[in-house]
Order: sequence, then C-alpha cells, then structure tokens
Amino acid sequence: MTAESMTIGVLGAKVGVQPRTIRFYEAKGLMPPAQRSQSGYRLYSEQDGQRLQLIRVARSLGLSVRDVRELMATVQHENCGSFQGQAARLIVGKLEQVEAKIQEMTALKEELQRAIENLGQPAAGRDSAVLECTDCRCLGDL
Amino acid sequence: MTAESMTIGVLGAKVGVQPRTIRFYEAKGLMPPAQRSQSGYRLYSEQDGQRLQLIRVARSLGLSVRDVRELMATVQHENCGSFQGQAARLIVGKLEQVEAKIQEMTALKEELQRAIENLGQPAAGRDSAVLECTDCRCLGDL
DNA sequence: TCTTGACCTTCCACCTAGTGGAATGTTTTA
DNA sequence: TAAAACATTCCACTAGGTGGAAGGTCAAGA
Repeated sequence: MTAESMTIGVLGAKVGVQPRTIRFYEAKGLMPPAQRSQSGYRLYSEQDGQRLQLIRVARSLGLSVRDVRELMATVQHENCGSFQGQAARLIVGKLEQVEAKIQEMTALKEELQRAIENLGQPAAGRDSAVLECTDCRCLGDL
Repeated sequence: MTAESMTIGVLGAKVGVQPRTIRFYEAKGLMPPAQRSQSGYRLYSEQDGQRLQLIRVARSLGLSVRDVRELMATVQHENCGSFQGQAARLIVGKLEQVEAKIQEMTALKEELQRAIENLGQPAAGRDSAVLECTDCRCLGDL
C-alpha cells in the first residue's frame, strides 16, 4: 500500500459510506474494480474518493443505482458538455418523478385523514367504506 | 365446488387481484389457508371476497403487508371496538409517515431544482457542488 | 513468538410486495 | 379425445443495500 492509497475502511470513514456499500457499488458497476494489494485487499486513491462522493451526491438526489451507473459510464467516455446533458436529463426526469410522488402522497394523506374521521362513525355518516365491511359497521364479523 | 364457492381466478376477477397475489397474501398470512377441492384447487366464499377487498383497501391506504396481517389477526380475535382502535392506531401512524415523507420529498424537489440551475454554471456561481467535482467544473476529469 | 483484536475477503440469506416463468396437474369445451 | 384454459408448486428476480458466517491478514502487546 503506497502512501496515497487507502483501504476500504479508511475510504469509507472518509466519505461516510460503509465498506459493504462500497463493495456493493463495485459489484453494481458504479465504482470500477479496485486496485488490490498483494494479499487481496482493495486499495483506493483520492480520485476514487471523489468518485464515491459523487455517487453519494447523485444517490442523495434520488437517482437510482442504475441511473448513477449510466452517469458514471458517461463520465468516463464523453466530454464535459455531454456529461452535463446526461446529468440534466436524469435530474429533470427525477424531478418529474418526485413531483408526481408528492401529488400521490398528498392524495393519500387526504385519504388517510378521511379514513380516520370515518372510523367509529356509523355507516350512514361515512363518506366512504374505508376499513369496514360495506354492509355492517363491525369488522369482527368478517 | 358448491354453488357459492369459487376458484382463485373467479375471486381474483371479482375483486381485481391477480391469483398470484391472492396466493401471496395467503403465504404471508393476510388471507387464511383456503379451502381446497378434491383436486387441490383453492375454493373461496363471499366472505373471503370481503376479506380480500378489505385487504386491498388497507393496502391502498399505504399500510404494509405486515400492518395488514396484524389488522386481520385482530379482526379475528377481538371485538369491534378493539379492532377500530387497532385500525386507528395503524392509520394515524401511517398518516404521520406520509406527512414526513411529503416533507422529505419536498426538500428533495427543491434540491433537484437547485441542481438543475447549477448544472452548466461555472463553479463560482454555484450555490453548492452538486454533480460536479468541487475543484473543477468538468466531471470528465474524474 | 504467539496471540489477540481489528480489519479484510467471499458467499449466502434476508428485507418489500409482489411478478415472471417452468414444469406439471385438472377442468372444460369443441 | 385433444386442446385450451385453468389450477398447482417451486425457483428466481426486482432495489438498495444489510446481517452474518467462515476464513485470511495485519499491527501491537506480553
């Protein structure tokens, strides 16, 4: 292990990622296969650390492991402008997904609020049959 | 198969659930082990249909399979009031989770919007280093 | 030198909520 | 009688890791 290379535990502590997760990223193709010491230990450079950090940022933005793998592949094969186009495309796509998800969750929230109001209400007073049989007010019969 | 019993396919078509999924619910303990015909086919009653529908409603409210299993177990062992207490507890818990998730997604949305604005901006003009190296504007170097 | 503890390796299993497919058995219909 | 349309079970796969087992390696202390 040369002066500027580190083991997986050191890298993990530095970037805040568990060694297992780093191996997982390697298995999934987000990190390239690491250099190995004579005894088979993975060895990492500062560049590897930057790459790992980039992966974390992308993941924290909600990009999937598959998205991040694509992104990282682009990093290695295309020029800067092209990469930014790729990143923008992925992030805009993600933003749309997140907005849709927020809509969906908001609708679910309202549904849950209605469900809470309806619980314990006699069937006639309910807006909808929520967690009870449509015919009776008592689930114990089911 | 008596007049009022149906096979898994008929039940599935009626409630709008795939046969596979019904078997899955049985394996997970949401549905009780079905009656069987002489040849081993599962047979269901109208009551089973109501139970399956109830499961679907609970799932559509975002309750997990585990939550629903608990709920259904309560249905069989407790009286109506107790069941409603259990349901209320589960639904209120879910509502809190959903509200937290909406908060989280909203924060992520803002993060993504910032990321889109920052892409293509020179490092100096950026609010934060988002998908690029902190030192340079070009990821192609990584 | 030996041993202990902390670290590393690989492999397999588990989580959610189902879905896909294979191989095989049954019922219904032409 | 044969084929279509059902049914059965079992195994594998999805995403993003995590938990644990069994074993190899490294540095430090007695």
